[in-house]
Amino acid sequence: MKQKSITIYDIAREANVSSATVSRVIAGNYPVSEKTKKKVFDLIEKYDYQPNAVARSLTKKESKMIGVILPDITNPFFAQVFIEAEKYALTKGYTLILCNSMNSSELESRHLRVLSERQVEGIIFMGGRINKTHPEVSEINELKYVIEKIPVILVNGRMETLECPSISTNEAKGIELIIDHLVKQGHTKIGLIGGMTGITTTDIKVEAFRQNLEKHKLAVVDSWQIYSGYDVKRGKEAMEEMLEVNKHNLPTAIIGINDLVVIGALKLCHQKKINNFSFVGFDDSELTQNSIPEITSVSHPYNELGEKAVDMLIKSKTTDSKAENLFIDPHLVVRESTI
Amino acid sequence: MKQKSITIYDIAREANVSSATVSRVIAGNYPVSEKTKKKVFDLIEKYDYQPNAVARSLTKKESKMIGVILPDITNPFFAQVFIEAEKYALTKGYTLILCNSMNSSELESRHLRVLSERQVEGIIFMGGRINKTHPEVSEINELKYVIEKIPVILVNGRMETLECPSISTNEAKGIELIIDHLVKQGHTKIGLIGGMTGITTTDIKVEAFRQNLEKHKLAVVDSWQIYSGYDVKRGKEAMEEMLEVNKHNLPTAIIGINDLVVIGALKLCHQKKINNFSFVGFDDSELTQNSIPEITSVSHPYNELGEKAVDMLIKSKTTDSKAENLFIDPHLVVRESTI
DNA sequence: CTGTTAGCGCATTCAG
DNA sequence: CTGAATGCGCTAACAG
Repeated sequence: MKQKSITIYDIAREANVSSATVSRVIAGNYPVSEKTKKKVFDLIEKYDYQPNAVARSLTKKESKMIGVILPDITNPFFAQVFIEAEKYALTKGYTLILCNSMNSSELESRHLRVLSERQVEGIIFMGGRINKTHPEVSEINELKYVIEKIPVILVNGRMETLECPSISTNEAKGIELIIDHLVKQGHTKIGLIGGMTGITTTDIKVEAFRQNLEKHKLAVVDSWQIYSGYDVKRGKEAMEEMLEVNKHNLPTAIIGINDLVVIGALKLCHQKKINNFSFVGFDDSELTQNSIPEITSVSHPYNELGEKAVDMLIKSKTTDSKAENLFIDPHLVVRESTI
Repeated sequence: MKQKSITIYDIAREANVSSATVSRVIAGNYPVSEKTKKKVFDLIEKYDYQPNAVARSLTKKESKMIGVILPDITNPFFAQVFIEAEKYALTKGYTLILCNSMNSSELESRHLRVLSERQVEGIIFMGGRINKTHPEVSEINELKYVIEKIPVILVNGRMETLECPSISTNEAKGIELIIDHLVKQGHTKIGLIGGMTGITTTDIKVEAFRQNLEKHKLAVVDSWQIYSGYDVKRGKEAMEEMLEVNKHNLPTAIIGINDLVVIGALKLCHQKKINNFSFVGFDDSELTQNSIPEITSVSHPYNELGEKAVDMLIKSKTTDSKAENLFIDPHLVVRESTI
């Protein structure tokens, strides 16, 4: 904004038409004679006129912006979803504002407020409070309140008592794919490491883990399921505990709550010169291809997650249907770690 | 925007004051009597009034938004810089729009245009055309044109004949740190793999590589410097070539143009059961800590990169100084791969 | 200290 | 097909 930018009036004056006419030829939604249309377009080109999106937002009461709140864009899962969302949004003329909440509830609140003030037409929410099995009442209420003014869609998360559309990876299905695969490979003793109870994604996976073992009539050994966390260090610790506690009766295959946890387990095994476990991760991040061995992992439907999230937000402007909760099946990518 | 939101007028009416007064108490930049101030604040709270940022942008002619164009937010380098930029921007009341260009010049152009129409107050540009040693003339001109209207700052990139502020990691210094370290470890035969000639970051590193070898009076063996690319696969290929071409005279330490390339080289060595090389990466991404062995790497000054980028943009609104080109020294993080 | 007025740049009635 | 007029929500003079 170093120069005073040229406006619709400037080009209207020079074309000897009214600003309304110029507006019409730009929008192209009302009949305008070919002659004036050409005159206007020529001027637009001559001055490289660019419409002021802010002014347009104000009059039309639609900002064409969508806010995305997520814990940390450094995490490849979120980054992937974001990219897919952006790709689709672009085709619809929408622009995305990215807000990293760094797992801080306060920051989430702040971003919620800022996005609301900026008149975004919708908010894509990932991680944080929507992955707590028991979120604070205030966290729920705040979202409830926001939803009354702005459409929100939760990705891979859910909140009880909150009527809000969501789109999620069917994580239980992911666990099923893993266990079916492992059983097919001949495994009968399967463990699960990582995650934290009280976090929806973990709770869902643990539950599915047990159910699917039973489906195959396999032993459900409590000490083969170890909570710890979500990063490499936690994975290492969980693996350490696994080896320690089950010294005399170890599983042969181990599922990590995510890829990072598997990386950690792998590191520990490397240190201890152990390499007789089969490992499976979750998220199918780049890590799986960069590690040695490459890791079998469950891949999220990134494209659908991002695209539908945007789509549902846009649609919710017109349609005023009930909150829909979509689930999309992931798929398994088999690699060296289970061969 | 499901409800008609309440405006400054609504609260003005109920407080029996003018809209101007309400505006004043909100902005807090003009004296207002305590009594009316309280009355207004109470009403604001009562209705949870939120100022409309779009309207404010229009009148004040400042959007308080900054655009960020980068190739791919999935890349941890860009993600880190973004997070730091956002963190700082938040404290200054700025919001960031993220645009992934996916290494497409067309997308870059499109984003440039969209950001301009949205009246962003500045653009942070990373990767893509600004890392080409010889960018297309049209690519230069387009940026030149944008700069006339909107402040742009390049991060870790540069464009000849383009007077544009920039902030960069001193990559030559990074290479120096690496070589000093390797020499101290007793290495005298050092190689460099990955990257592509014609990309500034690579060219800078290669040049520094040679200079620093000479500084230590070490042999500069052409076949020890192998171009290939920037990902794991390219790293693997480069390492393969290294082993093949230099069968009878291999270096003992190998520098990767980035971490990914080292990962690739490491994988190849693992396959061939070779483990007598020292490796050093560049970027200090998470990968370095997740691999086996953990990789010594050069860490970018992420915090400064992000923060100063935003700062320079904000400042350029007032100050109209010459384009400044800042360089910040990185530091070396020593890990298992060079011990 | 406070109210009135006039835009910011654009889109949309409402009349021709 | 086109122009004049109005308003989106807010801020910034300009008067009191």
